[in-house]
Amino acid sequence: MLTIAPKGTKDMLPSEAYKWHFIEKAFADVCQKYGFKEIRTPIFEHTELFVRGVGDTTDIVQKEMYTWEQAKRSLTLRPEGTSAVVRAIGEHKIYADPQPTKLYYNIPCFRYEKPQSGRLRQFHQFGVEVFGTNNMMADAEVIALAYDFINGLGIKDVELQINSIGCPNCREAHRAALREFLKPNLEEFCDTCKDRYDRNPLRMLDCKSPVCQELVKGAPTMLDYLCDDCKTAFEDLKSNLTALEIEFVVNPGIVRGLDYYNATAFEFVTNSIGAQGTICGGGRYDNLSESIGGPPIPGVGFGLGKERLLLVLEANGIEIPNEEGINTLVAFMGDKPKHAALKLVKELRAANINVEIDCLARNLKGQFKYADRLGAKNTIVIGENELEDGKVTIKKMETSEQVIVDFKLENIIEEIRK
RNA sequence: GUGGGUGUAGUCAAGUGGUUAAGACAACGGGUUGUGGCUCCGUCAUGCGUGGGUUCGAAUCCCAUCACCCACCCCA
Repeated sequence: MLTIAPKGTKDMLPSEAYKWHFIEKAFADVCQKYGFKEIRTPIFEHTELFVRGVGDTTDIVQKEMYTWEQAKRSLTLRPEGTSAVVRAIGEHKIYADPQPTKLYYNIPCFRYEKPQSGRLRQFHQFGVEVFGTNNMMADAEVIALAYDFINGLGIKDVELQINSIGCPNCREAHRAALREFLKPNLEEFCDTCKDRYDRNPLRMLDCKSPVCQELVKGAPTMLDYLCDDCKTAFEDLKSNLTALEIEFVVNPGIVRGLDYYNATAFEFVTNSIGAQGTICGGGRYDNLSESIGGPPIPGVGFGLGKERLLLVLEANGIEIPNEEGINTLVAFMGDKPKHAALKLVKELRAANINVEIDCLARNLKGQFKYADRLGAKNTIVIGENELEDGKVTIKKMETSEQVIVDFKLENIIEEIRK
């Protein structure tokens, strides 16, 4: 038990680490191109931040948070990124900087859920947020950034789906109309949908049960109930995306599960990685800051799951280049050569060359085999003979060609850099 | 929380009640003391997720338990 990591967590081993480095760099690069700066907030926050931000009726708050009491405070490991960022920009009055404020982050999040493919209890996400405007240009930029990032990695089978979930006013009107429509046939729906009827009837629209799908046909969609402002905004967003040549489909079934969202909702979805196909999800949250007691600050952003992204990359057969390996192994025979080898290794490393030495002190054959396994381009041999002659033997591993050069650092460096 | 699947070495596995638990890859050692990728030899589970039980005998049957995977719900 103690020898196994807790359920829903994963060790990131060296054989995977280079992939994470790669996507992290790619994401940071795209963000920089779009003018986003990184923000890092604490891994835990006051519980109340999430209760009021994410919403006290959501599954996340009701049953998925890691919460504990300490010194009469209730603290919670962040289950998502946006609330804390909103808290931070209010706290530090960043809204006084030139607007908009464009931020990105790369964080672990924690939710107590039953793990499955593409879902862990500690998971990792990228996110971006744009604050200080409710202009749909910001929404378009946020979507464009995600689109660029995903496409830039070579992913083909991901679809952008967008929707508008309106403002609190038009959403209420739609809910009422929806319940009105569904009520006559309520008994025929599946059990989950019966639950959804009260909690969130919108969810009934994308139930997977064929029976429900049939019953739901012709139901009033949110888009039919948007108020004039919301309707204009949604049209504005679509025209912006079109201008950016970003392909999208309107999916009225997209409903954000966090209470703070309004207006724009979008997801990047794939069906190549199992049931949890949303690799990126986001939207607008103009009332979040106020609902946590901060100043009014409109915002829009997304979260992008890194584990899911890596699953998609694998499903798409996209190979992530491994990081630069070892250039040279310095092999030695005997005690005096060992010390000479250690010193040479140190000097080569100081010259910024990736060098290894065999700490198992195997025989020469073993050291060559080790060099081979490491993928070293060169093996340098230092034995008693070389020390006496003031030379070293350098073998090019690919061609098996061997040269003997004077035991001088610059000669050696010149040879192994060839 | 509810379902389904799977647990034999670092990895992939054979084995379905009877003597010392195949095999492959990896790892490590070596093939007469200085050269890798090929080849050859050797080492590597008193142990079959864990605990009980049935039996003369259990990796194999029964019960319990744990872990992992997948799906529902929900979300990244």
